[in-house]
Amino acid sequence: MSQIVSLAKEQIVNSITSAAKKAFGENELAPFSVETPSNREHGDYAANAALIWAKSLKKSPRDIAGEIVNNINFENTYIERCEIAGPGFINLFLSDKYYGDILLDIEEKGENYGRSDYGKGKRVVVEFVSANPTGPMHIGNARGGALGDCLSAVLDAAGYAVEREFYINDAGNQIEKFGLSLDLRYRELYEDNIEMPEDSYHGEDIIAHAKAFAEIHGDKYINKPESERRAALVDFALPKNIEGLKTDLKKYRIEYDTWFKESSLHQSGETKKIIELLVKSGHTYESEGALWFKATDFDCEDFVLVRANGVPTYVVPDIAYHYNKLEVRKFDRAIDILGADHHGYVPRLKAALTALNVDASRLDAVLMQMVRLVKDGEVIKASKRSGKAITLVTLLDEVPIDAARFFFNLREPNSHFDFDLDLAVSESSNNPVYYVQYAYARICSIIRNLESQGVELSRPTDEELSLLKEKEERELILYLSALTDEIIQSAKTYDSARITHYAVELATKFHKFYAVCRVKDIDKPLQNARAALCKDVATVLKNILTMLKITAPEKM
RNA sequence: CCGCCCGUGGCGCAACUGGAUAACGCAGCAGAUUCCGAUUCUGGAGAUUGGGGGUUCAAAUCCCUUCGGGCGGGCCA
Repeated sequence: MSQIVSLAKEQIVNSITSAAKKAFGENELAPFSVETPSNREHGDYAANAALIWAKSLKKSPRDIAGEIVNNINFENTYIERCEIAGPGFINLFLSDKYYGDILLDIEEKGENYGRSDYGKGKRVVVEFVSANPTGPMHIGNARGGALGDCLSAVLDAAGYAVEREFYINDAGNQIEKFGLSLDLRYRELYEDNIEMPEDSYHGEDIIAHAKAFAEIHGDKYINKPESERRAALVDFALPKNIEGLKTDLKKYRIEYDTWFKESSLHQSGETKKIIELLVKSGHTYESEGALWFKATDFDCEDFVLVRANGVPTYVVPDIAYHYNKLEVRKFDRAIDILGADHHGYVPRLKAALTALNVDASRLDAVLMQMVRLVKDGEVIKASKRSGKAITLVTLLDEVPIDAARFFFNLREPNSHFDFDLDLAVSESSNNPVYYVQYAYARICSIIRNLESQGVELSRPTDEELSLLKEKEERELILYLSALTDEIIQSAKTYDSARITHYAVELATKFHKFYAVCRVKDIDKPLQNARAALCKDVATVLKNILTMLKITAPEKM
């Protein structure tokens, strides 16, 4: 929380608590909350202490509130006065100095305003996108990318040591399938009557890889053993695909600290070790030749670890991977951004980790629902040109990256989302990104205008700041003060949509302020204070846009 | 059959995680302004928060139940 805000709330809590002690003695009283009421008539902050204590003190809330107010002392605090309202709330009104100090605080902290040490430097790894390297990324990956990247930024701002990670599934069944598909496409170039099985990859990219491979090696692999040929094709195509994922994501402004390969878990023997550890834990059994994990010990359905043919199922490397994150690399917490279709698998992972003596609550999964693309009011399922599902790259051809990143962070992950393509490209105030960027550009322009008029803007004094008394001004300042807490809430709930909502709301409050309060051609002291307010709004808007990795244009 | 998630004005959505009269934006109605940046503002209308029970000072929020939608429950990933 911003120091000023937390200081004021602390003062409120202390005043009320000591008043209560005076009135009711040294009883142990339950903690209460200080919140900003939805209706501004109810003061700057409201405390629900009297309501909470009604039961233990055996008095009516309003009587308790009355006695608290009689014994309360506001000396040397930001609190100016208080009143009792409704069922027993204590509404508190803060001094001019409080509002002024908030603005000075923002000016002082600048690009660091909004940051806090809430996370205490705990190490968090956020894994997101993790698309199969066997083909291009789809729309779901676009949402996961924007959500994961922004959530990482939010956690960072809330004081966590964050690392972004991409898990590359470069082993297992889908790689087999990838090899098979490449192989058939390659042979197709030299042989007749090649049929692609139903469950192989049919994409254009596979054909392109096969052709590129043939241009280098010609037909010299045709007569080699199938396994050797497939391996050569995979070794050729997979690094290219991974490189492609990197460049596409970079275009989307996402850069990872770590690209973690599944194959490294097999090479290091960690996958094997996990099976041994699970067997040792006593939570496994054999049935029909397969090795099962007895997840019913952990309130979850049993599942197979190693098939009867000796090949581990996909869960094993996944368990090993999460074990690696939490126990080998010792992250305090691991966060996975997953499609909602994976929800059934999270409890299994947690059950296995518990069996391995890892505190499973250190793993959190953020599940995100499907995205639909909407154009002209209709859902579009495939690209008109190719007829295939729309990829991340084609989406970014259609809409600005700013819009894509903002839009995907507009709804909480766990809700279905229709992405309105028309709105995303539109340059009107209906488009939230545009609206927010416009507010920022407008402030920059106001400041430029003032400067070109020869107005000298200085650090405002307390007297100047106390002139900001209009309802719109007060509301705007109070909203600015809420940023730090908003970021912390967002980090707590893994919901980055709070941040975009905050940005839109701030832009709205700024426009409302600006409609009522002139900044140009007014008295010097008031002008200086209002200009400072404008600048602080710009600072906050910019800090948010930077977190979202969205441009903050000074002119539009 | 079992499990998870979601149901909020016509539409899109919010509600500080249990707080005061359920906020905001489109669309629609009435008006003002057309002046620092493309406008913006004011007023009114529209909601039994899917339905029904319960918990308590207080429920959109928690519990039970029911209806509707999405997704899972493979020796697929």
